[in-house]
Amino acid sequence: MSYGKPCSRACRSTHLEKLRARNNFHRGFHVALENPTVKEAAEFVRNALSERKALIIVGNCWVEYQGRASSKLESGERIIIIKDDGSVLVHRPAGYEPVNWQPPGCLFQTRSADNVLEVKAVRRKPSESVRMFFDRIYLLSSLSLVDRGKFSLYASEEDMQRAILFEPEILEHGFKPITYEKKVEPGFVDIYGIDKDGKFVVVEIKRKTAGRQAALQLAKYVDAIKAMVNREVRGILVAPRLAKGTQRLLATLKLDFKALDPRRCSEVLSMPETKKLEEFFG
Amino acid sequence: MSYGKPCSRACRSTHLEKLRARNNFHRGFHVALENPTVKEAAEFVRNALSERKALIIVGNCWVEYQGRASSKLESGERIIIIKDDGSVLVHRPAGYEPVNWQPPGCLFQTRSADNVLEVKAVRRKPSESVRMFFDRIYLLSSLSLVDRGKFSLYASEEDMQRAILFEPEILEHGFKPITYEKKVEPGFVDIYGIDKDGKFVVVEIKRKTAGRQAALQLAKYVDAIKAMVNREVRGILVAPRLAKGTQRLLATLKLDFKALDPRRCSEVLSMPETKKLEEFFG
DNA sequence: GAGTGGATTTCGCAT
DNA sequence: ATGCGAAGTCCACTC
Repeated sequence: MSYGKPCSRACRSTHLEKLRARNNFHRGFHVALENPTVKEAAEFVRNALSERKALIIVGNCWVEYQGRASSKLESGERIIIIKDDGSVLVHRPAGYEPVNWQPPGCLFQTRSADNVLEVKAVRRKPSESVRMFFDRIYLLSSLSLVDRGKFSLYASEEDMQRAILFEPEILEHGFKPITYEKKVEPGFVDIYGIDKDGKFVVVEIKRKTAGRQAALQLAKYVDAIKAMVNREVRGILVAPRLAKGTQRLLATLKLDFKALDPRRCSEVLSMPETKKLEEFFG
Repeated sequence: MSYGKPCSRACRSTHLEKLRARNNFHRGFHVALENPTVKEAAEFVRNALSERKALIIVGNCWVEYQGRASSKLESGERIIIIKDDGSVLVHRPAGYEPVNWQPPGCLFQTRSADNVLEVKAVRRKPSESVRMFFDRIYLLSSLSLVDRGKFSLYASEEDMQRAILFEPEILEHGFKPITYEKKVEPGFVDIYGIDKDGKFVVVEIKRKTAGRQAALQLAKYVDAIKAMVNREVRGILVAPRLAKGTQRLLATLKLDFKALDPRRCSEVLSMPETKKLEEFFG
């Protein structure tokens, strides 16, 4: 699978042909190459990029970035992914985040000289470039990935909002929503409604532990609405739970709290009647 | 390179031995496998995880996440990276961000049944898990990456601050810094000093285009200092450039602007005398 | 261990 | 295009 020695330019395409023929790849056109020479790698990368394929490069490299900031990454072994949408990821062997990257939409340029392969990814707006220099390559893979699978994230803040709009009882008995995403002075009120006693209610939703900031935000909204309607206005903070110390702050600000598990909201939204909501509020 | 048929448990380790022997991997222990069966993949992944190696899996999979939120990703071809620090990335063929992931520190569990390989990554605090199910695997790679390369990011906001403290002339002729990160009412003043005429100066630094918010923030600081010292106070906004419309706002607020390229700051900080600054201000 | 702020944040949505 | 808010944000630093 790995080439022992570099070959002349004439035989390279033949090599690739053989390579492809030898491998019974499933449906796509997935090709891999281990321990290529720099020249072989250059050819491989150039082909992959021109054919708009996804590319995995594992090797020893150094990286320079110039753009919104500038950075320099010294020599080391990393995993690089170049996707066919023109995004780039440089991953060190540790950490969730890429050390260098480029968002989708890059144009690529490759060069090789003195046994070093350079891959340059450039984008405009903002103008920035990542240059990767390889002197050893362990693994190359060119991939045509097909992915039409749907991705669903449950119980986001938006889902919690919709759950309350659809089933206001989960917030509080007798609550009736009026509007949502209502624009007021400081921003957007998540839900605005009336409680069982006819008092105005402002609802602020957090999908995770709510803290100081959420409480203060809600207080601002309550004040803004209060100034508009010139009546008493209640504020209810909705979240799975409160951060330490937030309860006392809520008391000081005279705001209420309603614990609500995001999963409960997912359940509500999974009910078939949910579609009615879409008709109403969509 | 790829196995034609699954083999009995007895011969598996032998297969891996051969595989390793056949490949003259550079320094590390990089191993790759193309189009393995699910059983072969299970063995390979189990080994890689138990040996604390980094792992690349390219294949058709579906993914479930349960934790702070919950998500479901339907079947499709993706690139998965599992690093030896216990972080996980699931990358679709497009987009900069992983569709699913797990930060460092996960524990792993693998199972295979009915020609499906399951890899489960669990972490505590917060308690969450990602489960990946593979029914076709195109590429597997087990890697021992060595990366001691230093990463340097130039011209962060802090660097710009230090550059001005070290070489105040780059801000303005005759400027003398007094303190930095000075605590005042609304937050922290980046730099506080005196200009060539003896007037007090508040400096607000932005490492990128400064806009409305930066100007207003600076104005707050100026007012706060003014109230304290009961004297005239100048405000200077330092940034590579201004957002559209910010110049007029600055004029209205009677604030000054100084364009300063982050790269220029990097240059100043790269001077050997910079270390003196660390002694003074560190 | 929890809280706070920054990021080459990215991403999405509304203006 | 631009600007603002949210994110399973992550991460580093402080208390």
